[in-house]
Amino acid sequence: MKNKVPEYRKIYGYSQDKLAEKLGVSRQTIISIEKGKYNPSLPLAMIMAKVFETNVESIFFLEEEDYR
Amino acid sequence: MKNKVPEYRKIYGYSQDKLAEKLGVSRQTIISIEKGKYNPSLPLAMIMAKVFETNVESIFFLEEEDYR
DNA sequence: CTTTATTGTAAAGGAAGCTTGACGTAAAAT
DNA sequence: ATTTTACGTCAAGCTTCCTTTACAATAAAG
Repeated sequence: MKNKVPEYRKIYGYSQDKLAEKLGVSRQTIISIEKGKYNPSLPLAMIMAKVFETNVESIFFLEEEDYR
Repeated sequence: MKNKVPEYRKIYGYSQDKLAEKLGVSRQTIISIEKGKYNPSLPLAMIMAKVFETNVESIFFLEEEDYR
């Protein structure tokens, strides 16, 4: 699954640290999500969408590998 | 987190079993999500939205408890 | 040059998502 | 009356998400 978290984060001028704080998660979580190490939980993805004033599908993108 | 999975599922005339098959997960997973036992993963939520021809935010709804 | 800010890696452990299998109940179909 | 369909519970076990802690690299700022 690809994502545009870094792009949205930069638009809002947030560091990974600040975004983590805003979302109530650790900085590691942000790094891992941005790097594609794993996907955020659904609530975290939805809170992100809210913070970035958009919807989940504008930030996260399904790929082949996501279908089983 | 609340959801309208049962509503969408019935609109499409799917049993839990058939929906599970369409999504590539077990029936238990559908039951647990519908009953609010736990949240789907982000990719599963997005695949659901696709199957139901809508977006994630129309099926799943953040609540107070989702913010930490 | 030293400090500070930002991004990154690694690893261990806890919490949440998902699977499989077995079993129970109720309603509809034959 | 028996079978089938649909929904549900419980439990064990694996995988994925997320946390914390510690350490490293780079670049910009003082």
